[in-house]
Amino acid sequence: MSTHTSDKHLLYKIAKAYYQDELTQHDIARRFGLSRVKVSRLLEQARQEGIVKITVVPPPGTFADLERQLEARFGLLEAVVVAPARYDRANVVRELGQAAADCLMRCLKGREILTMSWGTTLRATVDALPSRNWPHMTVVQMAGGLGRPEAEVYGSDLTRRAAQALGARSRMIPAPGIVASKLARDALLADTHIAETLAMAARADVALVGLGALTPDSVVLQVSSLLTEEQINELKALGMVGDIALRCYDAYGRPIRHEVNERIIALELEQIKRIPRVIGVAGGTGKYESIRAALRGGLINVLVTDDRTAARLLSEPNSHRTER
Amino acid sequence: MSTHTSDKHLLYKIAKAYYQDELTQHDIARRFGLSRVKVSRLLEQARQEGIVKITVVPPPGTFADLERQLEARFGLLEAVVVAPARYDRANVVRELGQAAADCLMRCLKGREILTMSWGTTLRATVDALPSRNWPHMTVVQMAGGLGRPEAEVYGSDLTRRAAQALGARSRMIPAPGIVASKLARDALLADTHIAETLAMAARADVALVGLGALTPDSVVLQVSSLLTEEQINELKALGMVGDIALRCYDAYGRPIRHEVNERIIALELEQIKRIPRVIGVAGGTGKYESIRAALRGGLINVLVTDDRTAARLLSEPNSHRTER
DNA sequence: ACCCAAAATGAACAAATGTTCACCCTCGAA
DNA sequence: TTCGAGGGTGAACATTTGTTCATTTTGGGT
Repeated sequence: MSTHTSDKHLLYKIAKAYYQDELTQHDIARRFGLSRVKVSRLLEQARQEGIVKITVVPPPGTFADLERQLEARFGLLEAVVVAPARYDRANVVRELGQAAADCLMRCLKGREILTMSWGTTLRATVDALPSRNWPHMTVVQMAGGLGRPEAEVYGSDLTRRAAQALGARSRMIPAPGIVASKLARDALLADTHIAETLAMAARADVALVGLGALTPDSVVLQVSSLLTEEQINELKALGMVGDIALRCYDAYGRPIRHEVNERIIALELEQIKRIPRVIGVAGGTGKYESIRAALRGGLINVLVTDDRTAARLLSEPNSHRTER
Repeated sequence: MSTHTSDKHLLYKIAKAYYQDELTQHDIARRFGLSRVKVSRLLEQARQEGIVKITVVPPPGTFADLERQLEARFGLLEAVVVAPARYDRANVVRELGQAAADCLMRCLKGREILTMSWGTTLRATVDALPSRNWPHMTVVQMAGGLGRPEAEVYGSDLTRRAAQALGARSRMIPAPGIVASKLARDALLADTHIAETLAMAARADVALVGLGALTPDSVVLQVSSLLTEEQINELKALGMVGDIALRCYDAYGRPIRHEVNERIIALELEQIKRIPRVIGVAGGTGKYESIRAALRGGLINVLVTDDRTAARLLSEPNSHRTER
């Protein structure tokens, strides 16, 4: 087993020829009178024995390693961590939006179906979208809106603007996200256009979602006209820590069974999970529990967040392995 | 053209995934939502930009870089440089022999034709050969011998012993290397066995040769019984600096045209040149000119020598590029 | 000498990687 | 707006690399 000097010597010569001179293994074999397979094995050995060292230099001012740890820990396709200049909500949201837009654009080619929910973070994302001309792309709304006043943030508007920026077709849900009764919901779902839109969202290639949390400014909590104080407390009692597109989940990212679900017009969590790429964008104070839950439950497979939240997620001693 | 930070960031992530996590480019593409081709190109870029650094660590106590320079400068398939413990002729020769044997064994598989000349250095090489059992190999003598007295070094003996060590068949030339007249030479060449042996040597896969020089102990010079003082002076006047298998060459490795060639029984330089792998072994004081010439003329394509001679060969400002 | 277990080998196959080329953006000028 | 140059893109192809497995070789024990 102990390797003689002259062995190392040969390993060195071959490694040098391969990695520096960029000869092919075939050429090296010919020159040194070895078989190509043997050269392959010797190179393998050279790497093993540390004769060949490959270093990847981390670019400064970046959180690539944090990202890698998140990816590994939560089984993500990708994690993107940004370092906001300041940690006030407005700035964090803006920077998250920029990063999410970059990340999204990188994986779009111009022919896929993108479905998205809405919220302040996604608004920032849409604001950061560059302009494209992708007539073969479709942007589909994932959840009903929340009425007039906040239409710019909580309705079809984001979907429309995203589609416009990308030069894509759009598909909106002309209905509220939460209605008064199951009956009303069923009536709306009977509408061909709405049903088809949801069906299309369900087979999207990419989803872009914000992760709601139980902060005072939470969307879900604010819809007091349709959700009573009592119902909100029931949801909390059932372990709710956050929502994606109005669908509430518990600390393990499991859907919460509650009557309110029957009054919601949006993709279900299970449907979202089935989308190949679900980009979750969330960060700043108060989002931690919700993000952790979404990661645990495998509700998203790409996460865009800030460095503090990222560090906090990794400080957890041992989180459940995701199921994705 | 100027590379933005976030570009480098992506390069880093991908390089890390490829070189550290050993994911395939295909997997990386899938994860990051890129095409495989793009990943390939990004990795290329990462190497270019120095984000990926590949170092090959030189094993200590070795002359790998000297070897590489020799290879590059003289267009060799391989150079082997040894550092003799002491520089007395006996020791240099012993160490050269060891190295040559290693180098030879490395490129033999057991089914080829090996042709060899003779001399003190080759004797050391044969002494260092390990024992094998290669019935499909043939060892062929390349040049006639030099008579009784020094038979052990200057005749068929080396070929026989090499074949024996390797368990190979052997093919000897039962004739002197230099005869008295062209007539005598022609008569010997008419012998079927001798002719066939030379023909076989000519199509050998590997040749093992010593490089003769004009040192006082030179073989060629010592054959005074057949070479007159005058003839030797003629050869020198024609520029002779050394010989391979009794075939003399000038400072550029070109064969010397002289009557003595017609009285020699050995492969010609042109024939030797055509052998795919010609391992030249020589080193120590006095061999420099001869080695340089053989290299210049492309007479050999593998060189085994000592570190001092190697350094001297490289100190030459600008030698002719070899023709091989 | 002979035999055997363990390691090494390379041919054939499978996978991964690199390259080419036709096409499609994007952007800037008319 | 149209046009065209220049750069980027990925499908298809070519090359390179890795792996498996039947066979050979080696080294050590009789």
